[in-house]
Amino acid sequence: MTTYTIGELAQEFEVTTRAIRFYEDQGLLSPARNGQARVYSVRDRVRLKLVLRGKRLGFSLGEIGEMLDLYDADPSEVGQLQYFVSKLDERRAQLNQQQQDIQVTLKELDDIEAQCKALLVKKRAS
Amino acid sequence: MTTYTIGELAQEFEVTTRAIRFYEDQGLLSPARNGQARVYSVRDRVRLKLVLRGKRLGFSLGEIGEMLDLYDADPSEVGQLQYFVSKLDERRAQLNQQQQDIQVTLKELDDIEAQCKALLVKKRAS
DNA sequence: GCTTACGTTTACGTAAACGTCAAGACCATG
DNA sequence: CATGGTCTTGACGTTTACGTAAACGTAAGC
Repeated sequence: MTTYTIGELAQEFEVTTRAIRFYEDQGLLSPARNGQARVYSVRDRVRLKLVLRGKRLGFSLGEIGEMLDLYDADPSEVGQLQYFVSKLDERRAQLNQQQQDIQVTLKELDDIEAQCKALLVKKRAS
Repeated sequence: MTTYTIGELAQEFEVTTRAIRFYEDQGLLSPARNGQARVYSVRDRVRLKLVLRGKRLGFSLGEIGEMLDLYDADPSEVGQLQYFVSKLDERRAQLNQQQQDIQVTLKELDDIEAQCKALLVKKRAS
C-alpha cells in the first residue's frame, strides 16, 4: 500500500502544504491519519491531481468538488442517474466552450507572432 | 461611428455594469466620455470581449491586462520585441497545457457517461 | 414638474484561495 | 539531550473580483 506524506505531495505537485490542507478543509480530500499526521493514499493523490487540473482549467474549488463527486458517485436511482448525466453534459459544454476560446486565442497569438517575425526581419534588413 | 452605452454592453455580454467599471479601474478599458457618461467604441467592445474570454480561460485580470497590452503594443526596439515574443510563447504554452487538460477530462467524462448508460440499460432490464 | 430609467462616484462589504505567523508535537542524528 | 526537520492546529492577513448601498445628475415621457 503506497502512501504519501503531505510534504511529498506538495513537492511532487509544486503546491504548498497549506494549500493541500485547505483543500481538505473544503472537503476535497480526506486523508487517513497516523496519530495526527496525514497519510495520503494513491486515491488521495489522484484526487489532488484532479483538483489541480481543475484549477488549471479555471474552475472554482466548489465546482471541482462537484466534479469529484461525479467521479465517485454511484447513482443508484434512475432519476438521480439522469440528473447526473445532465451534469456531465453541462461540464462537457463548458469544456467545449473553453476549447473554442483556446482555438481562437491561439490563432490570434499566431497572427501576432507572425507580425513580430516580419518586423524582426525588417529590422535586420535596415 | 457605432458606440455603446455601458448598459448595452452589460446586457450583450451578460455582465454587470459594476464589473465593466471595475475593468476600467484596472486599466483594461478606457472608454470616451460624453459629459460624465461613458461612451464605448467598437474597439472598447472588442477589448471587453477579450477580457471575458480571458476570464473564461481562467486568467486573472492582471494577466489579461498584459495580454491586451501585447495585442496593442507596437514594439519598436528589437530587445522589447524579443521579450514580447517570449511572452507570447509563454501564453501559448499555458493554453496548450489547458488543451491537454481538457482532452483528458473530456475523455474521462466519456468513460463515466458510458458507465451511466450501461447502468441505465441494466435498470431497464430489471 | 414629477416619475422612471439609466447613468455617475465613493465607499464599504464579501467570498474565494490561500499566505503567514505562532506555538507546539514527533522523530532522527550527532 | 539539544538541534534540526517535518508535521500539527489555530488564527489572522491578503489579494482578487466584484456586490451593494448611498447619494446624486440627466434625459424621456406623461
